Parts: sequence; C-alpha cells; structure tokens
Amino acid sequence: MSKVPPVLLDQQLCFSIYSASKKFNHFYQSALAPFSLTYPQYIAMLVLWEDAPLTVHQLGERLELDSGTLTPLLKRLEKQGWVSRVRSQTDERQVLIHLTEMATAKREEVYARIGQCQTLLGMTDKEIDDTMAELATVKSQLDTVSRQRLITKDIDSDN
Amino acid sequence: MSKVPPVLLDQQLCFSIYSASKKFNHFYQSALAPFSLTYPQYIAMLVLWEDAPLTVHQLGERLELDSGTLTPLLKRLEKQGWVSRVRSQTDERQVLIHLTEMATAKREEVYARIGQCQTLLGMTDKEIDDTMAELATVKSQLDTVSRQRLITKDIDSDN
DNA sequence: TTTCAGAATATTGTATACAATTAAATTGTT
DNA sequence: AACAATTTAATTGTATACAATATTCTGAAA
Repeated sequence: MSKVPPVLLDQQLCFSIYSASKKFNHFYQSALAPFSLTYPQYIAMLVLWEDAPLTVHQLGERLELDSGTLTPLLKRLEKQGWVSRVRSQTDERQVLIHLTEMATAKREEVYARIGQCQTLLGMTDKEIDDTMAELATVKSQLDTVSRQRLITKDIDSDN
Repeated sequence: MSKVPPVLLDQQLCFSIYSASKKFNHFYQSALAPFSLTYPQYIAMLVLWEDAPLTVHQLGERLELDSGTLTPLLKRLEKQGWVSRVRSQTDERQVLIHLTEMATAKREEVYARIGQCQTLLGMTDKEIDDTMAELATVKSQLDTVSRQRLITKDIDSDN
C-alpha cells in the first residue's frame, strides 16, 4: 500500500554536511601539514590555547569528544611535543593537559596560518555567520529530537 | 611583531560543520538501529537503491569515498545480507555491487523511516534548501582552493 | 605479441569516533 | 569510619576515513 517518496542522496542535508565536513578536514589537514597536526588535533590545540590547562573531561565537553577518542589523541600530541599530561594532585582521577613551551611559541604561527585559510575561503563574515546560524538551528533540533527518547517503531504503521 | 587575532573554536565554521555532521550521524544511526545500518552504510544503500548495480568506483564517486573505506564497508553489508559483490565478467578488475532481495524488500521501510526523521527535524523545505545552498558554496570554495596547489608557506611572511 | 602505462580493487598502516566496560579515586550517606 | 554511588580516565572492540602500496587486469603502443 504505502507509496513512500524516494530518498535521493543529493537532496539529503545530512550528506551535504557530511561531505562538507570531510572537505574541511582535508583543507585544514593540508594547511596544517607544516605543523604535523591532524584536524582533530588542531581543534584540541585551539581549545587549549584558549584555556589551558584543562582536564580531559573539560576538553571533551568543548570538543564533544569522550576519553575514548581523546586519550589516544592526547598521547599523540604529547609524543609530538605539544602538550604534557599530568595527573592532578588535588583529584587523582583527573589528568590535566598543559601546553608545552613549543605549543605556546607556535601559537601565533598557527593562528596566522588559519587566518590565511579563512581568507582563501573567501567568504564574508556575514556569509559565515549566516551559515553557522543555520547549522545551529539544525544542531539544536537534532539535540532536541535525540533527547526526546527517539522515534518509536510504531510511527511506521501506515500499512 | 605580528599580532594575529586569536582563533576561537566557537567561531569556526569548520567546527560548526564537524559538530553538526557528528550529530546527524548519531541521529540516523539510532533511527536506523532497527535495520542495523551505520550512517555510512545507510548512504551507500541510498545510492544503490537509486542505481544498483554499481561498481565500487562508481559508488565511491557518489559517496566521495575510496576503496580503502568502501571495500570493508561493503563486505560488512554483504555479511548482513544487504548486497552481493560480484566480479564483473566483462572487466575482471571491477566488482559490481548488487542489491539482495532483502535490500529491495526493505527499501520502502527505510524510506519511510527517513521520512519520519525529516519530519522530526522540523525544518521547512526552504530552510533545508537554503542551508544546502550555503554548504554548496563552502564546498565549492574548498574544492577550488584545494585544486589551486594550496597555500604556500611564504604567505606567512609578515615577520 | 610483448610490453607497459593506466585503471580498479584490495591491503596496510595510522588516526579518528564512540559504545561499553574497567579501574581508580572521590563524595555522600549513614 | 564504612561503603555505595558517582566521577574520571583508560581500555577494548567495532567501524569509518584516507594515504600509500600492492595486485590484477585492460588496452594501447611498439
């Protein structure tokens, strides 16, 4: 009975976003190649440059990543000399992520590189703000829906 | 000398997109849990429902994924009964991905589920179109820039 | 036809992601 | 103090991504 409309990949907002996300990844990954930073490593550094030291948990809240992702990522950043991981004295459950001197020294250089990337992108501040505003709408919808004990099977019943 | 403006995570379009992409992933992943499809598996099925059979290469062009990602993904889809992978008779380099009967049978059911997801998202067609249009702009910029033999180190020189 | 450049897929290695579990430390309650 | 509940990181297992390489096959040129 039920004749449901076809779902075309090219009309899916999710794929649009998925694809854009991957392209941005590559873009920054190559722009940051001189620093040997992957994109997730780069955004971790951004947060740390804003606010270090931070616990793994605090960093994870900003990046929306959990320790399963962050622990190995931070170990790699440590091995490459960007951060140090230090057990907190006051609460031994926590690990504090500190910037190294190298990280502090390279901050401006990375900022400058990112500035160039933004220039290359060639979007006006307004275009960027508008796009981010639309994405914020999408994200808040997704959060709301996810929180609402998602879709129950029985909505399907048009058979 | 050079005082470069700080780079704040929350003002980065890339992070906005990265974050939205992950949320969409979870959203569809849970919506499609009854079918045991991950998000990348789901978009692969979408393309196949449009056009099967397709070679790995053709599928990869639509999804912007290479064989390094697709080969194992398709093996998992095969194991779960969604597709069959068949060496082409006419060109033995190629592997044709066919839909199984189960996949054909479940198509409408999945389409219906996605329809519900779109309803839950609560965005108008116009909002979705507008957002996708803005993302298309971003993506074409990223493509252009990437194609242009990317950023040379010397642009940095403001020291 | 032999050879060889190019094409298609698979494989290897590295790095995310994230659910689920574990382990250790802390807090709250009695 | 004792101990259950919670919190924080780390670990385990599965699934993407993607660069780089290997393998096999095809088609074109010599």
